[in-house]
Amino acid sequence: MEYTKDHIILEYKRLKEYLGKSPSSRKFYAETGLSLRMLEKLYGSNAFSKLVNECGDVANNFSTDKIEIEDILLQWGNLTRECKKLPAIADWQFNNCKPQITNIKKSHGLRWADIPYKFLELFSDKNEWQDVVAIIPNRSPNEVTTSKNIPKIEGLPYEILKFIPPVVQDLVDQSSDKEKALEFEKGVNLVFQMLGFEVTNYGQGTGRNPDGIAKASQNNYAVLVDAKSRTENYKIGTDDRTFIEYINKFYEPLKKSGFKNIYLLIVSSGFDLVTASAIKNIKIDTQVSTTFLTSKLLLKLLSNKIKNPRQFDLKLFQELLIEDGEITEKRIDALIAKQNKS
DNA sequence: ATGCTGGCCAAAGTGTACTT
DNA sequence: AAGTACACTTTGGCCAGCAT
Repeated sequence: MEYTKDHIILEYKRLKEYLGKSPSSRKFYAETGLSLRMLEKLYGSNAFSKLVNECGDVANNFSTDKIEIEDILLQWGNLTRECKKLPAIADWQFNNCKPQITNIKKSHGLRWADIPYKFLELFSDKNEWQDVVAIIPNRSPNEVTTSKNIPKIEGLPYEILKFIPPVVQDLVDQSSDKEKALEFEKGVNLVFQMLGFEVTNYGQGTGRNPDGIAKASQNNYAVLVDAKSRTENYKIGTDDRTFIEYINKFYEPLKKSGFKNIYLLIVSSGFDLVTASAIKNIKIDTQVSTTFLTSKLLLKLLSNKIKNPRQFDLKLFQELLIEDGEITEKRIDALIAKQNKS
């Protein structure tokens, strides 16, 4: 059906009267059954705005161009100069500065509290802005730390947390959630890589294998690593058979390529009192020691490795693996102390 | 070819939860 | 109470993709 401009203008005015105010375009299309394409035939681009203007109203205008960060900072600088102190959000609003704070966050990823420091980044060397620069206080160390949003892990203080890389920050979480088994395996392998091991990934989809093999070629030992994500503490149960299978499969090839010692390490969120018989079975069948390590303590080790990369010694790490059973926090702390002393 | 839908963009504005 | 951060909704313009 063909419409004329007159017909459309009539529809617009009718709807406006009915609503008691100028309709939005969406409302207009919905109420009149007219379509944008139809309007475009008569008006071309920006059809609805042109229609609104023709009817004597002022068309809404949404600026489509993103406001550059420099523009925002210049407005902020002028505002600060005027206020003679750091402006509040309300000052920004009151002075009609643009865009709104929420949109600065959205389009530039900048929080209100961070704007002064972005300003410093770009304008601190400009003579004409020195009065504003003087108003901006130094960043308090507290603020810097809270803005980084480091997830909290129970039992690990901030001093340790801050050295843990974001890719493995969720490791403890993953270790206690069976749904995240795959991420956990990958994370554990990644941590061993960061500790300085040469890691081969196996894990899910590669048949009967441990999740990874961490090799310390320099020190002639290799660790078969198995990551178990469990909500409850991990129980070895009848898994000893599977572990023996793993070991038998990899023992000879590893020996042949020069690894004198081979260990089995199980990483999980926590452990039930480890059943001695299972460990004994593994030992009898394979001569390999089995140790258990929580994801939390693994991260603690990693944190220290990243903090003092040169002190970390894979030879000292080997000492943890010799004795069967769960590796306690005490022993980890002792290892860290020993490393940092040397 | 034409029409329709849903989604994206950059913005304004509103409401709410949190901190100081 | 004031200040702050952020999620959510609505707005016009625009476009890709699908159906007719």
